[in-house]
Amino acid sequence: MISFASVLKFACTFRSLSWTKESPRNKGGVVNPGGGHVLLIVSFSPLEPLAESVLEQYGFPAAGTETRSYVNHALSYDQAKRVPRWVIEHISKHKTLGNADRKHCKFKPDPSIPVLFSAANEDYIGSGWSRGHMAPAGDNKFSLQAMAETFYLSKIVPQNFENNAGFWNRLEMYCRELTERFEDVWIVSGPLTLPQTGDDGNKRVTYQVIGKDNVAVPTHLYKVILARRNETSPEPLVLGAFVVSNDPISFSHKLPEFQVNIKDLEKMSGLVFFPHVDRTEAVKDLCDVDTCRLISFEEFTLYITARKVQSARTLHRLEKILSDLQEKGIEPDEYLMKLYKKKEEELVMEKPAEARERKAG
DNA sequence: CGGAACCCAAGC
DNA sequence: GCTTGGGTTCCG
Repeated sequence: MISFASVLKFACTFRSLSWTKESPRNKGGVVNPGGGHVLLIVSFSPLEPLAESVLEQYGFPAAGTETRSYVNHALSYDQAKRVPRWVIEHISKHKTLGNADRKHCKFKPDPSIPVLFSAANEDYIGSGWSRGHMAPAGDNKFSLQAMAETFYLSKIVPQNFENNAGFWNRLEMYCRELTERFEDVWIVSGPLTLPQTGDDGNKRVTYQVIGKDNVAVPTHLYKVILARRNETSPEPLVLGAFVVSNDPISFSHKLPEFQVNIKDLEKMSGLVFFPHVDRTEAVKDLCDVDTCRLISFEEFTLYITARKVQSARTLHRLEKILSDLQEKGIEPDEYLMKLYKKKEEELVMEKPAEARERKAG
């Protein structure tokens, strides 16, 4: 349908009134220093109908969902919920190796997010929810800046403490483990607020909000994993999608319990994942090609105990770490005992130096 | 690895 | 005085 007026003219007459040089109302405003009358004649070509141009004259609402890029991540932000909609990262073996240490990082508002739409640390502290990375710090040991950027609150969601330190943490470990078998791994993570059926049989979306900024607490978290064996391999890409409730999840639960069809997740989230992947071609299921096995309670406990041993500062603390482990009914393996003996020697050696340091300070 | 809470010196 | 940043210590 062609518009009824492909060429339209109108004229307006202004008296000088307040339209002075000192107070132009906007950059398109009429400046009429001489006073008197102003004649405006505006023509529109058929390709630029008046309706469209006028409609957009003062701009369309800005949702702030545009993609934001960082050293090793990109994200789309939800300005109303104060959490990301999605965060994408690419990891490879070398990125997970390095010396970047999270002790040098701090959670802080993303400087690129307008304050009006940003979460603050105070929203989380004392809220009963932890600050959960949608881009793991541990995936970015190759670059302190990349790691520091994962602590921006634009990539953080309110997450159950036990879920964050437990099941979700082990899922992130599994993703890193994938880089041992796949040269390139892309991961999209984000929050969901899913509808739940109430006692009356009706479905509703309800979620808690925390802090003065009303940061939305997700009911669930999702993770989509795309893995490529190597750049030249003829082997099809490998894809897996998972949805995990934002609650404590015990070791008895296995990862495949949380796998979902990618299309179902897309319907839930309103997002299309990896749109450049041709799904008419063979794309394999991650859990068919790989293990989809998270580390066990014993493996997990030995791992975090090893980390604790390496960060011990006193012999007393070192001994307690080991006794706590045995209290859980787990015997240290050879690797852990090797770390233990090494740390023990270090602390015995450093003890005099440490005393001198304290005296000097 | 994933977190929180605490202390203390530096700086305004 | 107060806040801020860095470091330490604690837990799962």
